[in-house]
Amino acid sequence: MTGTSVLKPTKFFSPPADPPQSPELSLRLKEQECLSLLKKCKNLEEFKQAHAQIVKWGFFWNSFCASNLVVACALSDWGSMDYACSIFQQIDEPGTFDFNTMIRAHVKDMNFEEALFFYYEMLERGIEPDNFTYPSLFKACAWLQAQEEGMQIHGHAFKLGFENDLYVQNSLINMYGKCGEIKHSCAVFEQMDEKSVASWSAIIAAHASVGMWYECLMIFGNMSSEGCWRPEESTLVTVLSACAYLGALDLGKCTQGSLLRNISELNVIVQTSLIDMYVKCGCLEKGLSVFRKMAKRNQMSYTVIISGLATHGHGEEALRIFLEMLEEGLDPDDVVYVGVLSACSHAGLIHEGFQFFDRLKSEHGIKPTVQHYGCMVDLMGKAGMIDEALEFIKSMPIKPNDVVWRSLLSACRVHCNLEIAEIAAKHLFQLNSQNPGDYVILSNMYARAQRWQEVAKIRVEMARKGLHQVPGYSLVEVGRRIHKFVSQDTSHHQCESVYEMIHQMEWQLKFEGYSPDTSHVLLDVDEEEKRQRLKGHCQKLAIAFALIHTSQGSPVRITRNLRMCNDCHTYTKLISIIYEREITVRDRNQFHHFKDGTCSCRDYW
DNA sequence: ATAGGGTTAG
Repeated sequence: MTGTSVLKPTKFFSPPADPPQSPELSLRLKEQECLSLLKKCKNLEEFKQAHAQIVKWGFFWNSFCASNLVVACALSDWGSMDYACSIFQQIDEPGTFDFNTMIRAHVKDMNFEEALFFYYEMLERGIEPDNFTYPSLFKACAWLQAQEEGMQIHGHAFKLGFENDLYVQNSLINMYGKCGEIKHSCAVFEQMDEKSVASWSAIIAAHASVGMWYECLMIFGNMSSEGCWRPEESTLVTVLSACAYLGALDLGKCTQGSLLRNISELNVIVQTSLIDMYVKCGCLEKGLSVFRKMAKRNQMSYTVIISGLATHGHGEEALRIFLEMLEEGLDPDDVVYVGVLSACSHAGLIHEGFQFFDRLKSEHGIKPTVQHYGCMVDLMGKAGMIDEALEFIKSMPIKPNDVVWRSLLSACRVHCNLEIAEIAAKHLFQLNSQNPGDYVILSNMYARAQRWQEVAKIRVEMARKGLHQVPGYSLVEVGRRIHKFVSQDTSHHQCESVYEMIHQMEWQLKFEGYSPDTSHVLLDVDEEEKRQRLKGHCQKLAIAFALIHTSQGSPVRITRNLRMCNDCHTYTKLISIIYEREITVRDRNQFHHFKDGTCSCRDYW
């Protein structure tokens, strides 16, 4: 046992000033001494001294010691890449390990091109990469979004037989995910014999980064059932954002439970994503209560709650919280201001909107982005100030994008201004944004004006460009499952009972004086056909399904991809009285809380 | 003998 004590320095141990030349110390021990000297370094100065000492000992020419000099200098917190490079260049015959170190260090330094350069240098010199070489390279390709290069290097790794290395596979999943090639990520993932937590995290994050939220939740479910580890914080955060996008409240709540069980203290990121999940799932109160309990908040926490309040139509409260943020001494950034302006826009606070638009420039030195201009156009557009909005766009110092023109176009739709709608649409089509919705709005406006020729022209144009109208759908969560309904749905396995329920609801609604508002059914068909069409709107089907499958009095929450039509709005208000239910509908832009026959949007939308 | 993967929020 005493023989090893030299390896483990005690507090009495200090390296001798001169190398112990005594023959009883083996080469190994001298190397170990160099290593322990390097490990003690806490800054570049100490390292330089150690370097000099090792050179003095004549050990620089030992490849193990030279390699470790590079490792210490390149990979430590205090390291200097330049200095490490200069040492590397002095190495007589750098080997695989040395190149791996340089590659890894450059990736750590976010110098991805350089990392790849070292790889090619390595190949040129005929030095064989090993399985340790590749994960860093794929990380570099991931950051650079260099998909083709990544695929090529993937080919190399494959040829060398590292295809089945767990670390190589995990970094490949990530690389393809970051490049948006989700199919390749899946292919790697599915071929794996053995998966680690990192593999699952990588595949979930990959789906999240391309917005495949539903798949995120599916994979997370598989992970829980296949694996026996505790879910990690970062994975749960990704899952929470998937829940937020899908409006999957029950699963979101389960995720919160999992967090509370497994993680002792929730940090700002977790809390912020919790708030976002609650707010986007329609539970503003719960989001607020998490927000109120936070010990520490940052710009992002404020942004989620402010834009959350905005989409729920609580503009004044959003502005109050923004003032709290200023009082707390947090510097508002451009994204918070997007929330603030959208709060003004949703609540119809025209005057305040202009004030804050001014303040963000003058008081906080923020250069308004196209998003801020978009909010202002929205603000004016919603209030019916269509001409002013157009003038505002014309006066913009930056080029208006499709979002700006699109908000003008939808304002024109609401306020029936075909003349300016044509201008907005012209710009949208010029921008070539490929959004079928733009064509649909304009064509619907022509239809309202009975200008069927123009309607047909637009439809032809859409077909020519290969654009298809996005089908509207509504999601509703029942029993922790998300059910999807499209308009006139016949695919849901319980659609028969749903249509029966619709029929029953219709009867009750008639007693309340409901008559279908067919004015927005923009098909050239007869009244009866129009009424039938309205009946089958996806939101109504989803509500019917929820009424069947949830208990009396429990709230109904619906998430939809498009905005709702006037008829669905009126219909849902009445249903909230008749069936005594609170119904929350999240559309593209905002929330509608239906309760006792009124809607939180006060019909301002 | 030294080393590698996933990392989350507006």
